[in-house]
Amino acid sequence: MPSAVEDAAFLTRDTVDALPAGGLERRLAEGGPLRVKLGLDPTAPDIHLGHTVVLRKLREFQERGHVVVLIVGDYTARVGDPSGRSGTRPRLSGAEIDANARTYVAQAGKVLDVQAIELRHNSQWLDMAMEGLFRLAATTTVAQLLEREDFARRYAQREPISVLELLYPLMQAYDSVAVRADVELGGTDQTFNLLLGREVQRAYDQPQQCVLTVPILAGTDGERKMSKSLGNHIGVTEAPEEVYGRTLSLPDAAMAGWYQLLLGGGPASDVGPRDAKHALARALVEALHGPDAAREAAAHFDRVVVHGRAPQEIEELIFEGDPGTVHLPALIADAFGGSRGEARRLLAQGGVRLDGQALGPADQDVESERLDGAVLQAGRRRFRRLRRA
RNA sequence: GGCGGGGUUCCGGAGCGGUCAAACGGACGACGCUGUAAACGUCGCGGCUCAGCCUUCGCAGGUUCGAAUCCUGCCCCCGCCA
Repeated sequence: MPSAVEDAAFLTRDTVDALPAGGLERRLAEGGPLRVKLGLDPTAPDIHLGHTVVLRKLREFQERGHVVVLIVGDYTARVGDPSGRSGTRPRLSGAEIDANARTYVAQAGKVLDVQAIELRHNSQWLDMAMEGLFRLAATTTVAQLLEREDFARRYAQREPISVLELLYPLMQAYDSVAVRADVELGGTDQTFNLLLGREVQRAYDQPQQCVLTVPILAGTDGERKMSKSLGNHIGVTEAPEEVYGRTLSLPDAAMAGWYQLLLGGGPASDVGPRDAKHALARALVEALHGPDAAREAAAHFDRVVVHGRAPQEIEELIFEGDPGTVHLPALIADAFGGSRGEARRLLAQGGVRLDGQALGPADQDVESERLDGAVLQAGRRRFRRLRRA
């Protein structure tokens, strides 16, 4: 049985802050499982790699016998956390939130043992009577809330801040009260909200939670934080080839961070950047989809991207079987989506191939004989095998 | 309640009577290059029966040969003062 000191050292590894200093160690020394809280707002249908950083940390607690309390923010999602945002975010409809919430738990299972977690929805307690809100709102002053960096900045810039947004940190804090959290985890952008949880717990005469923050994972652009709205994310349910390829597109400089945060350690030091990145891509696919998928994704990448050949498996497209010619822009639009205009542009730019042979803007109509069984390719990555109806 | 600023193509954001399907940036797509789906470069990026035509600039009317640009009404958003 490891000591509380050792345990605390392990659990705070790779964290940015563990507050208050020594707090976690003291809690661990008391013995008994801790209630470790993480809130996830189902604002998008998918969890991405950025989320998995904190989920991994949560799993470490879980493996050491602590209770993971996963809070699906079905109620807070209706507000939208303004953390780090420059503007008010759009509110979602109840149906969207419910749909997202369902997939979240399944996706969290890629990292956590979801059988063992305590799953809660914060609508259970946040859908409260006005009187309850009064009590909560009375715990905190406007000045305290305006301490938060993004609020302070927006206020100074005379940008709008809705009262609803101001309420968000309070609701998250109240989650901690509702589940009697001993520890709350989050990214560094959550520091304010997490600490406010301590204040609010005190106001409700509860022991104050410890706060652990983990680094923010960079997106595939290597610059900004991974986020769905920035389009630089990799979802945990994305296809293996997609995960593999998009990982390879990560700038070399950001590789070390991904290794550290997603795999818990870097590659052997004698491995070159190319091999290191391939190893990273493979490890990530393996973690999400298993070893077979990882091997296939690597092979697919080598085949399609490196050697520019058609993939092993190609989706079929059935086209009209009339004899004569087929209007190519229409066929392309049909096969890959988009408008005919787009298809024409693709054609004009030399982006369309038939069985590997580039077509040009002159190829508007093609005999259906020639199309049957051929592989139609748009750009480097989209393929369809054509079949006559 | 008063004063002021706004609503433009996926996002941000120019335009302010014709030369506007509408600058620029981002996102996205193609091509080139490359260890890479990166970076960089070039091109493209409303729709169509595509040398032309059609539908767009909050909504509805109006002025004009001609309106994203001017006028009227309406809707919505934001800040300040009270």
